Amino acid sequence: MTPKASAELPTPLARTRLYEQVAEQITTWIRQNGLKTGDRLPPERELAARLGVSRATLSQALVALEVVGVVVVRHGDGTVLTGKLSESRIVEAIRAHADRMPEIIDIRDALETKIAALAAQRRTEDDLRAIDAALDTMEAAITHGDRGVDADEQFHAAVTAAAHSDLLAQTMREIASLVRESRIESLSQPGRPRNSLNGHRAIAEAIRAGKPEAAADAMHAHVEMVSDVALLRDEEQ
Amino acid sequence: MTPKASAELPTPLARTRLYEQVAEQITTWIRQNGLKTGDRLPPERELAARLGVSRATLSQALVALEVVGVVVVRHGDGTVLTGKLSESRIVEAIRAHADRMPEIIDIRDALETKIAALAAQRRTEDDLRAIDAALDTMEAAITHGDRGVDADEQFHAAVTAAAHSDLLAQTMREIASLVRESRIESLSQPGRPRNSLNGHRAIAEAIRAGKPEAAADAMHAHVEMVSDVALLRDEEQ
DNA sequence: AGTGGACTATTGGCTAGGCCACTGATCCAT
DNA sequence: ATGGATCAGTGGCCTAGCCAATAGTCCACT
Repeated sequence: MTPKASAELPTPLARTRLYEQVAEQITTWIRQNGLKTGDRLPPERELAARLGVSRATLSQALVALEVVGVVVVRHGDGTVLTGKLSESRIVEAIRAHADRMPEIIDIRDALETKIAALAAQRRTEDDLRAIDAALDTMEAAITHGDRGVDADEQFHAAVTAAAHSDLLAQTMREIASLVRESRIESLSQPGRPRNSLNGHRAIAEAIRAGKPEAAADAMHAHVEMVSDVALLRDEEQ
Repeated sequence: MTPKASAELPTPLARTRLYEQVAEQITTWIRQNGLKTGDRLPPERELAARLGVSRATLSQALVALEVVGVVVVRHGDGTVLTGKLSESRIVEAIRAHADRMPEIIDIRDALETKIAALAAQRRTEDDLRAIDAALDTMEAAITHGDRGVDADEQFHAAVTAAAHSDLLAQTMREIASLVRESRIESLSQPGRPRNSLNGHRAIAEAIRAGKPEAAADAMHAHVEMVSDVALLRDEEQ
């Protein structure tokens, strides 16, 4: 095998299925024409022809849109729009990120505050070592001018592990991908990594000291800081 | 058109599309056979034959499952399961253990405390009405000597809805089955239903008053009460 | 040995064309 | 007016088939 260099080849080539493209075209079309709830899509035969795909493929696209809740297909009647799309045509642009950001902050605050408190009660020596290691990693990353995204993740993972609750840990894993997005955005703010590291230090201290409430407060403050960054980012757009 | 009177006829008859039934059958089949992440579904041709539907219909079902995130279909390779099914990995992780009650309490405390706080900030009039309705239902249930398990669930669901956070709501749904079990055990304690109702009233009051911290405290106290019962139960065993 | 190409079986992607079932409107007989 | 029949339009689903991607195997060439 070639020694290396394959690390950052373009992309694994995003293969999209035809129905996905079709669904995308349809939603775009809906938006462009300003269709509202209750409006109808053209008949399948016509729409399929216009899009240059078979009825079967169009049907798949409609199934996808139906599952997502954008349309409802009625036998013998037609395909009508639900409110799912037309509602937020304005917010559309921000959708992917800003939309979810507040919710991510909410759930992080809920879970991680509790996790910090539990960690302060249950942490073992090994847990503390892992937390310290994460702090060191982040310190090093920042010194090298890195944002320290991985180190940040590592720290929170270490704290989560220290809470010794499978349920909480599993739940954190479930939302990990969402959290990661917000993490990246937050740490991309100038000066944030350093700020974040200080927050981590405070949390670690409280956990080491075995003070649940202090740990919870520190974590809460930390998450709120991230929140501020996120909102700030929104305003910039 | 017929003038009226059709207002409360049984049901408009739930017409299900074939692909929905097929998707349902597949998920059921997955669960029954205990398939896990990474396992493969049979080839489309075979599966379609076995289910007695055409490949096109099966394909629609797979699109639906793909959109929901249960499977990922790979051209030329096959259809493989993702973790989305299996009753949510969260629940799965915990069922293995015997003493899961404490963990359930932990996560409920984390989530519901936050939810109560958010509900106090965001509740609408409709939310308050739903909460009141749940209180009334529980009152009635207790008066009739019932434990009020459903009403209890209804109350917490109403509060969750009032928090207006899809992510938190979804997470609560994920652990719903676990919470339900603990709920039943808790409410089976003599005098508990009444006690629980009082807790609910305090929570509802704080939410209506728009006091996030008070709501959080009330919820925390409520969850802790459940916790006591649970521990008590554990000792009995 | 190891590399790389060709081949092949398997599996999904998509199309074409067709028949059936449902819906709603129209029209007619009562 | 009411109720039934009819009909055009629309989605539901099927059959049959070819195309395209994948992964494994084998073999020739280095």
